[in-house]
Formats: sequence, C-alpha cells, structure tokens
Amino acid sequence: MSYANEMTIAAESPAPAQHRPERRPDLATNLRIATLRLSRRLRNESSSEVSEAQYSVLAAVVHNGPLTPKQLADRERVQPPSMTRTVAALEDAGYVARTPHPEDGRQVVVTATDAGRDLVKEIKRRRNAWLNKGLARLTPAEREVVAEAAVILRRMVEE
Amino acid sequence: MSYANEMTIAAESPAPAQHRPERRPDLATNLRIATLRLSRRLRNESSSEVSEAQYSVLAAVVHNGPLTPKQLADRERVQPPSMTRTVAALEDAGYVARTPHPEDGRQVVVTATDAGRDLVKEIKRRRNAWLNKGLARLTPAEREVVAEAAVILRRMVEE
DNA sequence: TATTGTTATACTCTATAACTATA
DNA sequence: TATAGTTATAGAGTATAACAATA
Repeated sequence: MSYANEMTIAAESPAPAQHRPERRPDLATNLRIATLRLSRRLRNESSSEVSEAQYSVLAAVVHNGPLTPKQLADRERVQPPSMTRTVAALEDAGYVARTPHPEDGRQVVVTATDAGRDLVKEIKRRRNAWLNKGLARLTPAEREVVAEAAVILRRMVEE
Repeated sequence: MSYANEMTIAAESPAPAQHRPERRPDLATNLRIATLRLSRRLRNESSSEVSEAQYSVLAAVVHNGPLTPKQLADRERVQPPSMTRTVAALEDAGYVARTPHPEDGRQVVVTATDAGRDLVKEIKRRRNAWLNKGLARLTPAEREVVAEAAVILRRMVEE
C-alpha cells in the first residue's frame, strides 16, 4: 500500500497563495503523511517471519507477560475467533505456548517461548536499524528535533 | 544524543536501572513505537467508506490525475490482479471511472469521479480532525517541536 | 515476442453465528 | 445465566498461474 498522496490538495501543491498566515502545510497534514508513510515502510521493509497481526500479539505477550486470548482480543481490538486463529498460528510456529488457566477452567494462558522472545527482539532490532539508516541522513540538529518529538508523540498516543 | 544507541527490551519498559548514562529510550525506539501506534489509530479511528487499500488507490488517482492499472499496481506495490480487484471495487462504488486508453488499446485509464474527489477530501478532513484532538492537548512549545519534526520526517520518507 | 489486463484459484485475516465447557 | 474459547462459514485483500488482446 502507498499513502504517498494523502495531503489536502491545497497543502499539497506549493499552492496558489491563499489568505493564510501559514505557508507551511499544517501540522496535522504533515504528521499524518509522515506517520502513515513511515509506518508502511517500517512494516514492509523490515519484513519478518510473522505477519503484523501475529507480531503485535507476540510482542504484547513478551512485554506484558502471560495473557489470555480474551485479554489479547480486547487489547488488539479483534473478535475472539480471530484471536484463536492468530494464537494458533503463533503456537504452531513455536513462538507461544498455550496452557490451562490454574484457577479458571474456561480460560487459557498464552506464554511466550524463548523463540518468541528472540523473534521480537530481532524484529525490533531490524526495524530500528532500518529507521536509523534514514535518521543518519539528517543533521544532528534535525535528529534532536525528531528525538524530542518522538518522546512527545509517544506520550500523546499512550494507551 | 541517543541516536546511536541500540534498542533493547529494557528500553521499552520503565526498566530495571541499567549501567547506562541515558535514561531516555533511544530515538529509533521512540519513533518506531509512536509511528506504529499513531498510524494504527489513524486508520482505525478515522474509519471510512472504503478500505485502506481502496483509499490509497483513490487518493493516488485524485492527486496524480488519471493513471493506468499498471501504474497503480507499481505505485502501490501490489500485483496486477490485486489492482484489477481494487479498481473494480472503486468503480462499483462510483468513486472512479475506467475508460479505454486513447492510444494504446491494451491499457485502461482510471479517473476519479466527483464523488471520489469528495470522499478523499472528507477522509483527510476526518483524519486531520482526529489528529488535532490529540495535538490540542500538547503545550504550544511541544506542538512546535512536533511541527518541525513532521516536516523533517515527511522529507525523510519522501519517495 | 513483450506488455497490459483479466479470470481462475488459493491463502490469510477479519467477521458473525452457533456450539462446548466452565463459573 | 454468563463467560471463555472454539468451530463453521463467509467476505476482503493478497498472491500465482494461465489466458486474451494489443503493440
């Protein structure tokens, strides 16, 4: 997928001088375009052993400890049958293990295996490496601006 | 500056104090997390009449004028049969029109309809509005940092 | 022959509905 | 009855292979 052309038409072309005090396309437009492009590249060009849906679930289990399919479905905002399938795929691949819940016989506990933890680490390494290639082309001052913004944005989207 | 640091799992959580001089997770890690979360929210919470794949194709046609399915497939990095399907869905919905190429009988020209142009405009408006809700909670200084970073990042991922 | 586009078919991820087991 | 999870089935989006039309 390409999100190469998401800006408003006015913002897109250097534009017929409007009666606006700003020459720079507005913040939301720039941020929207930069974010969607960057995420697409991150997903596509740091390709991996598992799909994005599977990676997201695996990373949740690795970072937040054992979780039940119900908790994972809520967190990922998918329906339970979708999570059954995703967890089954991760289990088949050896990245998670499913065990009975110790107290509630209805529930299942999904735990990351060593292979699962290693894979998450490796995918993050790959993605950061890809990002760093682009960041290396910026000036130190630009990198500092981006670094500060990344902290602000990460806080802004915190769940 | 944290640019050169390697990301670790510890960098992701508040983390057991390590023997590291930096407290802030490195730039690539923050940027990766902020970008992936923000893009997921943008897609999910600014939902629309068309899928993301369809929107991307429609926006390309709206912004870059009539394009052939081949050009669209290359741009979106999908195979021709996938583009046939996406264009057919957009045509059925009335957002694009398919006409014969004036010079090359093998080709087809995909043009946006008025409804297609309106939809792109509306979806962009919705997404910017959603983003602005989050941005409104930042301080003016933070917004300025994010604004500068958005320009830098947009240039960094330019294709 | 090479290129553009389509049709046929299959796989993945998502969903809803219906079912089982347990609380 | 309510909850957790699964199975059955279907729709969208992707792919490869094979085909038709045109250059």
